[in-house]
Amino acid sequence: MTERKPRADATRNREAVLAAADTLFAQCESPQSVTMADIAAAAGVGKATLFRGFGDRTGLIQALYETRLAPIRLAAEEGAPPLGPTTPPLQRVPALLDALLCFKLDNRHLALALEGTGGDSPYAAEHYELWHGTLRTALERIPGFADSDFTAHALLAATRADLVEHLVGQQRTSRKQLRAHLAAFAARVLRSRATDG
Amino acid sequence: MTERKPRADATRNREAVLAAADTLFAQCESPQSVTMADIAAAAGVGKATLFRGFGDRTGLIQALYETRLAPIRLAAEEGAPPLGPTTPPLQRVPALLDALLCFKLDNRHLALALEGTGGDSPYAAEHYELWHGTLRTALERIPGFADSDFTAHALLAATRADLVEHLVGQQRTSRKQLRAHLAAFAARVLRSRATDG
DNA sequence: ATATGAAACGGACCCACGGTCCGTATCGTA
DNA sequence: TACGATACGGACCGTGGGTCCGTTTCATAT
Repeated sequence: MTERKPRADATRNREAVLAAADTLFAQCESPQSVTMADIAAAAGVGKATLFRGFGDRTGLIQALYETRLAPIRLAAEEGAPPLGPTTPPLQRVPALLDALLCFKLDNRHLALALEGTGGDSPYAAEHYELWHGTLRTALERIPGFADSDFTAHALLAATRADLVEHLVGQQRTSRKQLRAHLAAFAARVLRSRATDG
Repeated sequence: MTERKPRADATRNREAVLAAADTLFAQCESPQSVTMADIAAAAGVGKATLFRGFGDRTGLIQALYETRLAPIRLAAEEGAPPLGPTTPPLQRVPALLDALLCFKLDNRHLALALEGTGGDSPYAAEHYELWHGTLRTALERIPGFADSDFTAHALLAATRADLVEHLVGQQRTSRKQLRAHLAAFAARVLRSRATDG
C-alpha cells in the first residue's frame, strides 16, 4: 500500500476554517478588520493551521471565494442557457455579467476582501482569467466585434467589488437598479456595431 | 495682529516630503514596498513630520496624487478644448478619458498606490467625485442619453490603475494600443443611441 | 537685539498583524 | 499496541503604520 489516506482532522479543520472565515467576513464592517487570528479563534484552531492549509491570507480568501463561486462558474462553463456556452453571445454576455454582479452583491465583503488584498493584484487571480476568457470568447463570437480582449476587461471592471460597495453600501443604490444599470451598459456596448467611421 | 505667518520650515519640509515620495514611488517595484520611514528618510525629515502634515499614509498619497493631477484637472474644468467644458460632449468624453488614462500611464505606481491603499476605497477620494461629476455632466448633455451616472462610473472603471498595470506592466500592451482600445470602447458606448428595445 | 510662547521637529516608542518554529498530540497502518 | 508520519497550536518574531514628548526653531513684540 503506497497510498495514504488524508488525515480526518486536517480536512475537518479546513472546513471549519472556511466556514468561520465566511461568517466573519459576512458580519464584519470592513474586510480589513478581520484578522487571521480572529479566523483561527472562530474556527477553534491554531493560527499555524490557517497558514499550513492556505499559504497566506490571500490564499485563504481566494480558496473561500473560489468555493462560493464554483456553482456559478460551473453553470457558465458547461451549464444550460442563459449562462452556458450554447447561449448566443448577445444574450450570454449580459447573463454572465449579471450573474457575476449578483454574486458580488451577495458576497460583498468577501469580494472586497479578495480585490482589496493590497499587494496582490486581483488580475493575477486564476478566477479572473477564467471570467475574462469566457467573456472574451463570447464577444469574439459576435460577428464583426473588435477589441474583444479589452472590452472583456472593461466590462468586468464595471463589476469591481469596491464600485459595487460604493454604489450599494454608500450611495444606497438598490440591487434592482444596479442590475438594470449594468444590463443597460452592457447592452450599449453590445448594440453598437463595429461599423464605425 | 491676529494673523500669523506659516512657518518657513513647515512649508519647506512639506515640499521635501512630496518630492521624496514622488521619486520613491516612481522608482519602486511595488508601491507596497515604499514605507513611510523610507519617505521620511529620503526627505531628511522625522516620521512624525509626515503624519503631522498629511494625517496618514493615504493622506500623503492623495496629496501627492492631487498635486500631480492638478494641471489636467484644471484643463478639464476651465481649459480650452478638447478637455474644457465648451467642447461638445461627444468629443469631450473620449478626451477626458484619454487624458486620465495617459496620466495613469505616466504615474502608474502612484495611481496604484492610491487605489490600492487597502482599507480606504478609491471612491471615497475627492478627486474621484470630481472626475465622475465632470464625466456625468458631459454625458447628460448628450441628447437622449440615459444612466449617465452609472455610465460615468463604468467608463472610469476601465481606467483603473491595477487594470492599466496588468495590461501594460504584465501583458506588454503598448501605450498606443491601450489608448486606442479605450477610445474604441468609449466610442462604442457613446455611439449607441438610447433608442433601445 | 532679545525675550517669549506658539508651532514644528525627530526619533524612540508602541502595538497590531502577518507569518514562522518547534515541541507535542493525533491519526493511519501493521 | 507500537510506530512513523502528519498535523496541531500558541509562543515567538519582524515589519510597518502611527504616537508621544522633550527639544528646537520660527515669528512676533518690545
